[in-house]
Amino acid sequence: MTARERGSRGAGVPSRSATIYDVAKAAGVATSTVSRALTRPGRVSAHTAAHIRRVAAELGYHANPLGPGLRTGRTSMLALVVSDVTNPVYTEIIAGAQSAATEAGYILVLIDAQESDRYELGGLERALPAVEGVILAGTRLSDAAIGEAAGNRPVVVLNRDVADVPGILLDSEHGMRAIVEHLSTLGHRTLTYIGGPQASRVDGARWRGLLDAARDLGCTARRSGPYTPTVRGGQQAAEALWGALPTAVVAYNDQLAIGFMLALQHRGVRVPEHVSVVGFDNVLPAQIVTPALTTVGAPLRTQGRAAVNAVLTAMKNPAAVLRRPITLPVKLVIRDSTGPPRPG
Amino acid sequence: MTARERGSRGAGVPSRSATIYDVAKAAGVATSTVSRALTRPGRVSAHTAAHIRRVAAELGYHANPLGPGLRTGRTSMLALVVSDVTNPVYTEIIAGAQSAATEAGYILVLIDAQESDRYELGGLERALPAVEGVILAGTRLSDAAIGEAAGNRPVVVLNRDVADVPGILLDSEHGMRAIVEHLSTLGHRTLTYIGGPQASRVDGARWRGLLDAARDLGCTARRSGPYTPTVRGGQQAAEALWGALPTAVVAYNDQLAIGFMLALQHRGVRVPEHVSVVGFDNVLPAQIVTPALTTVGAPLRTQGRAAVNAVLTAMKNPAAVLRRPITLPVKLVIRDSTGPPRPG
DNA sequence: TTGAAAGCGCTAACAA
DNA sequence: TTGTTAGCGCTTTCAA
Repeated sequence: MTARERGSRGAGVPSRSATIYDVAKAAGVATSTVSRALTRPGRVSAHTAAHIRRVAAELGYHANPLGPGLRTGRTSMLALVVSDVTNPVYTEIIAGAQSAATEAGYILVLIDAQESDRYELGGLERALPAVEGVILAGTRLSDAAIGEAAGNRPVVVLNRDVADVPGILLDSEHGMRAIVEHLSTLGHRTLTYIGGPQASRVDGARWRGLLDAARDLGCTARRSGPYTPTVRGGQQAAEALWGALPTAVVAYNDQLAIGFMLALQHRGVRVPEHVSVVGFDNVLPAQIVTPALTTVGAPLRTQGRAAVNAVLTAMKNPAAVLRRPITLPVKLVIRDSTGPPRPG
Repeated sequence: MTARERGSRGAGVPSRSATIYDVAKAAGVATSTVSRALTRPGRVSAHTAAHIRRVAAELGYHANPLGPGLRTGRTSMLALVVSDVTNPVYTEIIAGAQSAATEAGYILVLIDAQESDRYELGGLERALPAVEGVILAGTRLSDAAIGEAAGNRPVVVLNRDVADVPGILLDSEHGMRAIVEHLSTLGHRTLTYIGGPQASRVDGARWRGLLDAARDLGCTARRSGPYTPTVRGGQQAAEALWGALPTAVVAYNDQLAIGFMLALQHRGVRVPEHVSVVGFDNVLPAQIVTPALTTVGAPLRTQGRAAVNAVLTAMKNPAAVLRRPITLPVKLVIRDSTGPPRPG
């Protein structure tokens, strides 16, 4: 039995949606005509096209993206790799990517690395043949591995600068500079950085930005860490620094800052009277913690959208892949966790 | 040129991963033998199988899930529908579902409804032909629409009871009862419920649970709302109730409770001294807000995992689809936002 | 403007 | 144990 002839399915096979054959049969035309009517309306007579559309709607027909996918590589699917779905930063990026993908008629395949290289690589390898492009938002992959994937499919990487792979960065440098200026204006002279994950490029960029700005403004910067970038990690940082608390602390991200602040308060240290604390990212918890956290706001949704648009562009025109990474601006959000250092 | 003959691809076509033909050619066997060696090792001589595996590894071959998908409906993909990726509740469910799916060799397609029926239905329709099963975690679809989808593919729905569709519920009823018992023991006699989204079944279940428990324990329950289940919505609730604040408030979820609490504190009302506040879900922000929020902890990751396992089961054996929904237990987490009412 | 037919990567049925 | 072949849903030639 060929597909063209089949009326219904065999026993064990789950019932399927209407196929293009069903529509063609019901409309009394060839499948190619249905295909044309639905994808290139100009190439079919207005009358036939209207008829086919009506029949298709009646049957609840939706083109199976896997069909053309096999033939042309067009599956209408994009892979989005994050290192932890639970992290509000990725959550915002996912939201932005989702809406851009939906608008462009694409479906998002989510790969959560669960902070494990093995999971990340495994997931990516399995998804790769099925997707038209890949967005690496938060990856632990080596530059070599990324380059390899990029040879296979259009790839866009977030917050990391890999040779020949289009990147979308946040202006961590300016963010850090704004933080240092703010703290320096308040009167702080020594800053301690609470570092994020060891292997993270973002952490490197932020620390370097802090260091440079501190130098330019005549401040001293110290570094503590690495810590896992969670509330728990921030609490550990507080324990580590307990002996000699600085007057101002800048954390790799909001979660670390919040954990640090909470641990301090738990021990009777007041923020910002005794210690000023600054985060990075401006996720929701930064607004609801007491005192509200001074932090750097990143256009995370925009970044997600930009990533999707960049892969889509690269897919359409592989030659026009952007060589220079796009850098998105960030903005200091001053709240209540920073203030002048205690005199004396 | 057939696939069997091709050496390299045409110009415009993006380079692809190695296909089964490449492996077969390189190994000097038929494609079916490659397929067998990789999927049913028992059916191929040990020697040939080892050879094929070696060649496949060399070429970096990974089976394209779309191929068999076309033929057998096996695409190794599951669809996960959420109403808002940004909501920490869904974030946890996604994380649980992701890990279970990965373990089972499945890839997750994420559909973010962005709180819009149109987006949800559109996304689902486009994804449906490509996936083997569907998990509806947070849906605005009508029972009829869900039933229709379920006729097409195995579907599991979370936190909602749809006839003939396997469901995974949280024990909202017991959660609410635990809350009312807690508040009643503290001495509260009148409780105000801050309601979530109008159409939400979960909201209905929680309100009913509260009502029943209140009746049993001799308390009076009032309802305010609906509100959008966000921090902002909680602030609006505080404005609405400002004239006549109750001694105890139970919110549909943590976000509402937090917004409510923040707005109260902003106006000089103290929690829990003046008003006790209780949330639901126990998401991260509930721990970091001051005072830390008393709430009901739900096994969200477990729920995500259970959902994946349920679709997988339904896929394997369509006849054994569970008719009775699974109900997962919840647990009251007492923190600092609840206390005895002010005497007088 | 429409139809016929080939073929995308893969597996299952059948043959050897 | 292995090879041959048909066909999944769809689009894209090529022909009419």
